[in-house]
Amino acid sequence: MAQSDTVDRILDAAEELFAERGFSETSLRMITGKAGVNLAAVNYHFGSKKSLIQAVFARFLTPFCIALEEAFDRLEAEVAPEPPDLESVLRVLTSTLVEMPRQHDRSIAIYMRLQGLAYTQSQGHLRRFLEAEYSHTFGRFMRLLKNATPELSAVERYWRNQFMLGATAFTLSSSDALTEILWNKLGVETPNEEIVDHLVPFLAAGMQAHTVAHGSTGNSDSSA
Amino acid sequence: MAQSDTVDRILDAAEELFAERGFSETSLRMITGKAGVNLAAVNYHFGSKKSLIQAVFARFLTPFCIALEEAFDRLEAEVAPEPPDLESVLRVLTSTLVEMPRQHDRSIAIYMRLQGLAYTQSQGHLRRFLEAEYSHTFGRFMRLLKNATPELSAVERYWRNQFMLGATAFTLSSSDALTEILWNKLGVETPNEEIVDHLVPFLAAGMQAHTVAHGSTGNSDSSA
DNA sequence: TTCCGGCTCAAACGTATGTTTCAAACAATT
DNA sequence: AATTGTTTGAAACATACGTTTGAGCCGGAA
Repeated sequence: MAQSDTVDRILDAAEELFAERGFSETSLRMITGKAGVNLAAVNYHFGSKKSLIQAVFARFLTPFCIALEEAFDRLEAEVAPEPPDLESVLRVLTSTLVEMPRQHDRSIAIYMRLQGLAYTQSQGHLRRFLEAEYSHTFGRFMRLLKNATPELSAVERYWRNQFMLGATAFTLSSSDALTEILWNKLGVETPNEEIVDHLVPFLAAGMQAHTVAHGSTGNSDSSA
Repeated sequence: MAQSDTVDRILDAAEELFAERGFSETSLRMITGKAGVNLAAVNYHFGSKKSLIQAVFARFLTPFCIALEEAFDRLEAEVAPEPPDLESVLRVLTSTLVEMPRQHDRSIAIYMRLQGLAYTQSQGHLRRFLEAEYSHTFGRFMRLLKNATPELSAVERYWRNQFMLGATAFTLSSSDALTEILWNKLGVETPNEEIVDHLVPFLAAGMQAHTVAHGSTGNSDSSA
């Protein structure tokens, strides 16, 4: 129990509980109980529950963003003066996501669910923290995406970006429950690495779908 | 103020607050305060907060499912003995989704956000309630989807359906904000009907993307 | 040894929550 | 007008939460 074993125990427990229950539904007593530390330790080491939430995100998001930027560097250097194509960008993102938690012995599901919660649960302080800390990497990803889909109009790309973001955030944020449902229905277990293998082709195909002319307000008639 | 104006006032307030804050973060005092009714009215009319949550969902999900089933009836009758194609099924679903809340002159964003919360927020009782009450309509949609994508394995179809659901719920749940951002950026106004026109081709292309071979775990045969 | 700063612990604090209570007000029937 | 069943009202209840407190523990420096 040297320096601060307690800090890591708290972060480990909080990470897991937040991921499977959400923030408001996870009490400090659950966290300290699971971590085997005293209740007051959280406020002593982190100051408040809000700061704990931010610390949980910082612990996995900071190394992840560093790794992602390095992977983007390598990808851009590889394809020379040409900008990387869409599937490469998406695959770099997801494979970095898969390789990241190899340093710890934690499931990637936890981090993906946390990332989903960051979008879903309206924790104002968290959004502000992530915006201030990690907007650079996110902005770079968006720029790569733009260069990879030059044929799209700005409007079309804007909406399809939202569709991608939605499919990803929504699915990954409840991957545990969805995997369990699939198990009950079909008896098939789907590790999270495999979910992203399903996801990337879906996203790429959607992004590259043939555009539809948008003249007036309503579409007169279609195949229906 | 006849029968139970109070019940509707509570449902209106709860619907709005749940959609913008989530379930745990919305207290009964907020709801009754916004509704202008007494605190005890919730437990008197609904029994508990859990039942209130279920009632909020039932009020918009029941008429929606009725409208959707009727729309499916018309579509299936139209295309005769052939099963409806994918784009038609998706268009019927999304257009019913867009049309429905117009009658109650409420924004679709509220209902989409609620639908997303039902999946995200870990409210076990809600999932059980929705499963018991609306599995029929959901199952019919899944069957139409299956007939429209016979080339997909059951597992692949399950995940791609989740991706569709995510893209739809995520985008439409913040459609007002997203439309405003696009207006500020590019000076383009996008009504909800037109968002759907962008969405359907994206979803259809994603659903029909070429599948990737998956190793040992999954069963590779089509229908299960 | 003695002292001291970092850390842990049990207990309490103040607040907010969902729920219950019971008397008063109301509407409708007799 | 009296009576009945239903709905509202203000207040209290029990519980759970995040946070604070102050006494005690422990290891290293003097």
